[in-house]
Amino acid sequence: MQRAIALVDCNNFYVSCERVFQPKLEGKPVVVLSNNDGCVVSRSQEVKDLGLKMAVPWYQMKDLAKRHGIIAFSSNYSLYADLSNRVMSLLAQFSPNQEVYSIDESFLDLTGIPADHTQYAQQIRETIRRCVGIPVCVGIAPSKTLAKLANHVAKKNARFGSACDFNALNETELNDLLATIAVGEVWGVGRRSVGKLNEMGIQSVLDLKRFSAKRLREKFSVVFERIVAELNGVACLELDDVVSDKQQIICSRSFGALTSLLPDLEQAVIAYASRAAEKLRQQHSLASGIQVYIRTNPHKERAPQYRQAILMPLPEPTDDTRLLCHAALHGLRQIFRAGFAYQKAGVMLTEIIPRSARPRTLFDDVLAQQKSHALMQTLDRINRSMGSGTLKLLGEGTDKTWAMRRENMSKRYTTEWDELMVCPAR
DNA sequence: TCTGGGGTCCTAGGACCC
DNA sequence: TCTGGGGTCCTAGGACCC
Repeated sequence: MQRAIALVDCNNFYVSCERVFQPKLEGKPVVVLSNNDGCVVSRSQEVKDLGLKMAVPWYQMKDLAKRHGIIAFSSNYSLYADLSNRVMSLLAQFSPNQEVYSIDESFLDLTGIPADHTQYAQQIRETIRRCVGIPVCVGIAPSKTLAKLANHVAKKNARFGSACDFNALNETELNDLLATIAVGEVWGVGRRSVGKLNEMGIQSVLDLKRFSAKRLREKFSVVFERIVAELNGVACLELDDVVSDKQQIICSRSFGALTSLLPDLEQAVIAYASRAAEKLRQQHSLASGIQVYIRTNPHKERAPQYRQAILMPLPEPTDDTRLLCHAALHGLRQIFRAGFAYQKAGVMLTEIIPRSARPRTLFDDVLAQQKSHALMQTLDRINRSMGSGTLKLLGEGTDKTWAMRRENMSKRYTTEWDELMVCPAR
């Protein structure tokens, strides 16, 4: 039986989320900015049409934005995550086998579903639109890499009506289509590789599909051998329908303003380590290492630059915020150098194992472990029910002069009681 | 003034072992 | 003058993704 993998991708996801609650933004040029209102990370079609590229620093765009009346939002991750969950659980009803690939994308296995897949895709689109208000495109093909491309075609070619099934095309039709797509659009072919591929005479997706997989493997790596197989309809990438535990957990942020003060960095590192520990406990894991890093602003070329990281091993695997923060602070003080204007700090938890796999030794202080576990559970419970950050280490500080800027954030319409949408009285 | 954050996978090369 | 070979493990760094 022909395999049918669908990729459902939300259009301009963050912008679409904002529009759900402010329909008057429909048809207007809208962008959503990254943390600190730094870069453009989501663009409405109107903005794409103006030629504004992804990931451009916002301050460089202010003139253009003024001229065209572009409306900018700070990122509102609470809202986006909540709408994403709604989209994903609706999609789950369309297939027994779903892989949630990212906040706005999901693979669905449609193999064996006895429906016309093109019509089925339209049904998916209408359901998401009606129930959540988010527009999506669907691509269907025998492999994930091809499904990604089918989705690309669905987005770009109006004649497919936002849903494209490669399985419904014959070989000539498909190849003709692939010949019109630049090789850089292929999933896994990044900017670096495009240059090398072009030198080898590979311009279009069809060129890559027909190229010798063996030679590509020699020139690049096994990754490219797989990509070529996938382009030829041989599925090498399985659908990952179980959400696996993270092998590393990162929490890092740029500061709202540069700082050269150790106490500021200490507060930030405690805040980030606390957040990382919370994520660690959410997946019921323990970490044996915590890496801390700090850096100056690399874009300020004339300013003195410094960046340093240090990995702090922990005496035993833990998920205790206090122990992780303690190790992180210790590391920070080792790498800190006075006299630099720091822009960013981060922590990374590594050597992560499931809590159930904690190695036992003769010298375990079981009572202390139990007390720590109970304390962390209580901490998490309070923060879950009373709002995150209700209970935290004092070391995080209360003034947070370094905290990030978010000057234009919409309300958390679906996750906070006091930010619910209120309909104006008629 | 102002340039994001969080992940995974793969490879090369060094250290070490027998 | 002549100085092995094969294997594993670990880490750093590159490339890529959204």
